[in-house]
Amino acid sequence: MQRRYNMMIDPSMYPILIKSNGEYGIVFHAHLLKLGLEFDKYIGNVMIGLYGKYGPVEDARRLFDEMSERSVFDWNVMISGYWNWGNKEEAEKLFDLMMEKNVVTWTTMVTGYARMKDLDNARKCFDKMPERSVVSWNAMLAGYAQNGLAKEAALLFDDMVDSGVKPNEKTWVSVISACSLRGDLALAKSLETMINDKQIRLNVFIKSALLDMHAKCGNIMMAKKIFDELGESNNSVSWNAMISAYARIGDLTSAKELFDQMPDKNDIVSWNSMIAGYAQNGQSAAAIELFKEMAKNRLVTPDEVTAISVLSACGHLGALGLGNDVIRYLRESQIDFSRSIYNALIFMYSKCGSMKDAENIFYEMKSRDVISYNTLITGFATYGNGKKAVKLLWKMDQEGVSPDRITFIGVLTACSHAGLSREGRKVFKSIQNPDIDHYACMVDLLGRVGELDEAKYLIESMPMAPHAGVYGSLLSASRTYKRIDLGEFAATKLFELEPDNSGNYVLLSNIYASEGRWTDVETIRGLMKTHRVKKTGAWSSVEYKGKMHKFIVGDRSHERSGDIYQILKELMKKMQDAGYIADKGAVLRDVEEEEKEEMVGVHSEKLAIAFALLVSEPGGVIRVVKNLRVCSDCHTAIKIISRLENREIIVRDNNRFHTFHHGICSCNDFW
DNA sequence: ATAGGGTTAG
Repeated sequence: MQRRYNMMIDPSMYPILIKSNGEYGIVFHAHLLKLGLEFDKYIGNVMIGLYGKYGPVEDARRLFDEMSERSVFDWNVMISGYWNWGNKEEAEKLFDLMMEKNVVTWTTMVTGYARMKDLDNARKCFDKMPERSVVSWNAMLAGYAQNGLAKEAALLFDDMVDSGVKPNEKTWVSVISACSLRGDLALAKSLETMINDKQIRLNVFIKSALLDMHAKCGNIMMAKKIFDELGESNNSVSWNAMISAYARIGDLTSAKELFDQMPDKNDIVSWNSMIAGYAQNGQSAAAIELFKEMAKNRLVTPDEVTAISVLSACGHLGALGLGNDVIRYLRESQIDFSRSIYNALIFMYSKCGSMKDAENIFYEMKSRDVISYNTLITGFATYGNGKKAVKLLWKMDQEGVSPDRITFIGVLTACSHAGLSREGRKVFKSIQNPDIDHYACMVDLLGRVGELDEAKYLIESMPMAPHAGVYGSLLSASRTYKRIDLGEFAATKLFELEPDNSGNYVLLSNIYASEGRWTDVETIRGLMKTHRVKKTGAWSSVEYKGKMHKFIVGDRSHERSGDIYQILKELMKKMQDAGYIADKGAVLRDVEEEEKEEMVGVHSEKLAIAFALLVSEPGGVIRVVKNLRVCSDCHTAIKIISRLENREIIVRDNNRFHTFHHGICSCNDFW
């Protein structure tokens, strides 16, 4: 490569050549030194720019310091170089030292602060500027737009128009993207009218921004129209915008179709859009599959966004093994673990019931934000560790992190699951403006500790209309404490608020059943029939060899089904010898008449556990995820299994973790 | 001939 620079080139061409061959800058630099051209005022500037862009920025600084005289161009390119590497201190130092600043200097500072998400200083700088060019306005506008400050961007745009500066194409791109952030259809329409009236020339940047705006404002047809019109002109950004448009509305089939049609798959954003699309639409397994394909292809390197989506998917699945594989791969890919990634790790470990790991990550972090706290607190809440959740709330205060509404929901839920009534009440009292969800948590807490009348009183004193969650907690508590009166009260409200939620009918029916009121059980069953309420399909899943194995009640579709039922049969025999009597009532109540025989003892939880016993390492922890509540019969059964097999079994249901060990369960729910 | 501003993913 060096040879190609040995030909005679007019020195005036050097800056252009250096720029177009950035990666060969150092070779070039050596060559220029040999020619003694280093101190040419243009070339020197370009070389500083080159090192400022590709690094090491210290080399840029050395050149800058060695210059006999420095023009404003040199100062500007040096400051810009520091901002490229996020070195705010040095950029500010040089800026303060500079004698003759120009509009470019000021604009560089505005952009620099904005890139570091320091919009306050960016704006301060912008306001202090002695003069502003259209580029300065664009820099400030882009800063707001890129940091999600739609309102500020809109206000600034008004100021810009008022001060008589004519917006150019780049201005419009930022204004459109700010509008997309708000997802306001009316605003989008007026903006489009404005652009049409002014007869703005629409380049691919503006068209992509418009595409995204329409998609985010709910007009996917319009977005697709722009995409189709762009045709061959579509670049990876417009492809990605269209893919995420489909992903956003949950149309993953169309998203994947587009993704597969993309000419190049070397843009990490495309992969991230698809992976996040799956992850956010409850298709965690598909998200992980695509991530694996990405890792295999090696066309792109994962980044922070990839990591967050995939770790979140592993968490939702309860796939600890996969999660650890992902972490290993991320480390191999040498991406640095940002705070967001650490937060995602806390989430993943918490959701997998590995609270020790979640805690370790939490304390490993250099600094924690409210998300870190909320994630760990919510983990402890699901796990039923009320004391640790409350301790974290205190720690937040010491660390100067302010709790938000999610924090309090977490701490209250933790107190509720742990039966910490006194602490819970104290926390509830300390909330400045408790919202509806905080009331729901408090009703849940009172219900769990058996203070059902107080719970009802709290509902009646709420300053807002209670939602389904509030009555749902009361209904659950009514089942636990066999309070038919309150159960009926709560269920009546729930049948109005969410007539399609089968869980409410089942709960009320179970309350009647627990008291032997079979006629009422039949009435509820009839109610479900006339209202055409479909029971939510319950499933349990367990991870094995990087895949989730999912079971439904009476499932015989698994390839190891024969073995699973054999294990189950032996297990049931051992359990009966140990004194276990299947709660046929509980089982039969949940299934249709003709399926009764088939179903007894083969709820999804039991199938998942039997499979795990079949394939897992002896003595290892068994982790099961269930999409609904663990049924009372299975709860009893799993306790016995944990004792007989001497295995720790962790079940995450839609409410909380149950850790079964030596025949006892961590949850203190009364069945 | 050299310095500052644009669209997509969490």
